[in-house]
Amino acid sequence: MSSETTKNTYKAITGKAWVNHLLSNALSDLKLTFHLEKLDISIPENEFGDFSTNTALVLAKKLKVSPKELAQKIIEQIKLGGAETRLESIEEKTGFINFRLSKEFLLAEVDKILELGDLYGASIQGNGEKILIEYFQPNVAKPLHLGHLRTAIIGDSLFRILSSQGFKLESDTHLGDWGTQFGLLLLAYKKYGDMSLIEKDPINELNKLYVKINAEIEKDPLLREEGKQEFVKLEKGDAENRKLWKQFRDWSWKEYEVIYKDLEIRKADNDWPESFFEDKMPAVLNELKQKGMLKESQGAQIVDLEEQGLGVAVLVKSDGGTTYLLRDLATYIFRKSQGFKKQIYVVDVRQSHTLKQTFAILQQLGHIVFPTEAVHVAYGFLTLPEGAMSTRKGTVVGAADFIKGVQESALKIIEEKNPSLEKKQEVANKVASSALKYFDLSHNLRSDIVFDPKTAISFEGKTGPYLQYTHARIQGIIRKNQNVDLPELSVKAGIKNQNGHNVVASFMRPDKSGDYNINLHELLLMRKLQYFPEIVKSAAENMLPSTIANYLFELAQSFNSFYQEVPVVQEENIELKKFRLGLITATAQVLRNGLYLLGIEAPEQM
RNA sequence: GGCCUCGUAGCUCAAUGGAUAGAGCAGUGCUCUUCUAAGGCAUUGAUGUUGGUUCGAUUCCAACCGAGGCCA
Repeated sequence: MSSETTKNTYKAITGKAWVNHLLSNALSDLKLTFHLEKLDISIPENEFGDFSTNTALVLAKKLKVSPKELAQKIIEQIKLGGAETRLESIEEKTGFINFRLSKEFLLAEVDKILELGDLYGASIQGNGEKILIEYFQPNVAKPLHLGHLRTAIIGDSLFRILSSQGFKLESDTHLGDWGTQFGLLLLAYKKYGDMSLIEKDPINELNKLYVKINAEIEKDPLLREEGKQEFVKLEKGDAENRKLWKQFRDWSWKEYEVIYKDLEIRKADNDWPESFFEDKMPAVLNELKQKGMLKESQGAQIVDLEEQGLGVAVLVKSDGGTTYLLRDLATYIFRKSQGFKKQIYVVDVRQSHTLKQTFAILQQLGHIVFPTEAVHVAYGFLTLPEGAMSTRKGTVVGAADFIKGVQESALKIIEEKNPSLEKKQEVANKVASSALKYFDLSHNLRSDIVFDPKTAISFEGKTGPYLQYTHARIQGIIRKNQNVDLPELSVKAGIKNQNGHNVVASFMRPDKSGDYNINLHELLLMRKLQYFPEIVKSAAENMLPSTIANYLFELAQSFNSFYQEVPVVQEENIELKKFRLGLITATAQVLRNGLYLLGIEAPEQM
């Protein structure tokens, strides 16, 4: 095998896939595969190895043999196969089998990162399958608060992660722009609205009107009927109401634009708001009727899901009003007709029950065949240190104002630490956005989180700005070396010289002791880097952006230790210097790729 | 009342049956004539309670205690 072929083979496969391959072969040679449901290969503490498997422990139980002996047997079999060249060692410890990748493998991986660039970590596994992801569902004429940011941030990241794995994603906002509340708002506007005030601060003023009308209804319940009539007029296409409604929508979009821009959220590919589904609901009711699923109960039209332990799903209330659930059914059916094989709902955990009902009905109707076709990404509820946000207690934190505050403190820090920086405000906004996003995404999304503004906008420790800072530090070193007279220095610095020879390989010739001349910091950094593709894959499979967020933090830590101890600019051995430049360029690349998947931009300087 | 989450260090969180339960913040002590100190190094500190299943449990099961949510 020529060295070029060897390199290409290295490129084709991740460390984990290689370990998996060795292990499966050995198990099948030993005729043990049959006893195992799944092969579990995990990432252990670094001291044990790069990968580890509990296979011997699991099998030993079934075969009633000693785990240690079985582990030894498996290791021998792997060695017999003679294909463990990419490994430095395979060892048994307390029944686990630990794998350590060879330095050649790690070096080739650095090479691969530099060669693939932005594509490192991407895969074509998804095979272009069309997926719809719904996130950031604001309600027209209602101010956005912190809670709204979670769905936007998480949804945006999942969009990027799944796209990177070869799925064809499209997003939908599913804007809340329909329903009786608009009748009430129209009424309030006509009774108390002051256009000169509203034009200055549309959303907050409209919200005040909405609060006011609800208070008035407490005193005079007849007003509610009047409001309903306004909505009926809107539904029937009344020119004035229609115009106002459109105006409310436009004003709201303006506020959303600010959020999209400040947080660098992708704009939705589709805008299929609730109003869009108004005329699609009767067909759903008909379908349910024809299949005998629709029942009358106390004047309401319901689907009985008691058998599945999901209670009763109300579709049309006794007053004739339709429910969100009915609208959600119409929405799913419509989107499916647009060719989406899967629909992902990024909606907070409080809607679990309703969504379970929705999916159950769709399943009975035959619109969902496999449960994986409709997924609820249920993220935890956000509370403040003093408790849940409450309009009544006045503890609601407005999204736009909050973001502005974070941007201001980021700018202040830049003024202090890097006064000569160009485009300070632009960088400050990126830092602010990363602080907010990383805070959200580094938490396991299933758990409720306490949003302590002090922690959430911190720029120190395990934060987005720490990761950006690490990236900016690397860029600083690379810039300094561009000024140094190194004509062959390119993106692939340290990897190939102008003759196309592999400089790393020559530098990495074993020294007299037979070992490769790589120090511990470099080694730890390389070991961390090679995990990235597997990390992204697992984040996509489990739909957990936190997997990537936590990995990037560890990577940044590895780099910062390296940075502290290992000189690059001052290194006199030119080959060594090039190798280190290659290594840190690869590190910056992986940081950038990972941050991109979280929706975070990495500035060159900060 | 029925159903669903969740209880890990002073605080905010990791750990989707594995090895010595990891981090960050806060605290303490070092570290800027040296590639950005938004950094690095060291150090104090935890699985709500009681049982069970398992070679192995923060993770699975049961009961209890406590917090939150959804549905009438």
